[in-house]
Amino acid sequence: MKIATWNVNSLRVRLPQVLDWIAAEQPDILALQETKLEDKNFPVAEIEAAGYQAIYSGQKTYNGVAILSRTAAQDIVTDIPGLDDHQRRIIEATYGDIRVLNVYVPNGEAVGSDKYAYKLGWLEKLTAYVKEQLAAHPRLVLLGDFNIAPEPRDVHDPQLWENSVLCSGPERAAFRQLTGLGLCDTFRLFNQEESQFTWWDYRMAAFRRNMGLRIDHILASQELCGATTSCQIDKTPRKLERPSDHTLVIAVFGST
DNA sequence: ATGGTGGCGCGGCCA
Repeated sequence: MKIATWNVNSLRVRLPQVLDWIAAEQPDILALQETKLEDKNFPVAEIEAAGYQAIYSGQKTYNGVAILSRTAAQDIVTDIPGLDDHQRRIIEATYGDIRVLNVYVPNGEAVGSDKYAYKLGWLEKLTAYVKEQLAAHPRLVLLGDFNIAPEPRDVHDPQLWENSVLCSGPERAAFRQLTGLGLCDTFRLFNQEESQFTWWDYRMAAFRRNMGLRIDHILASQELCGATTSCQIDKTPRKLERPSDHTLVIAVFGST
């Protein structure tokens, strides 16, 4: 089972890149964030012509998540129970015997801002929900744009970013709360290097200078953790003309 | 350098 995540920063703009990528890589599942599309405008025909099915929860201008898949989605959820949130940030479904939860965690803007408080509250609700989901679904993948660089080695300049949004203590503590439920960071099962990033600011030629952060993640439940055969960052789409500011993470899970 | 770039949508917000 090959599962990938990609914050596309507008599916309307990035659709040709998405179609090219799935044709080349043939994933079983591709989780998308920041589709920025209302559901009535989702490019269903193009996705189906490529041999994929789609589920989606979108809104105009901001946010929006989707999952493309080879097989049909079952038991679809688009809201965290008990969280009254009009922002479209989660979509979850079962594919075969794997539960997939795709998240677009709030950015948080700046430490101490209203959006930062919203982010921490949102993560608390997510964590409680993931705990429930893990109990019900031992084979769970939680993936997406977490907007958190878990450790200093996930940041191009840890001192510059220290205590900034995406790197602050409370955000990293929230990430540890999630992994503490029994989820592994699949990328770190295989790669312990510094300077392995998934997002680079559009400004200041950040990609060319590799000034990035690792904020997109694929977390797996203990049962799947042992079945993970690879997890890699695919930087090729970030090199294209008119790229998203994020690139893909791809994990492969074998049978257990 | 308190900027810079990109998406949405056409002014200002968000990342």
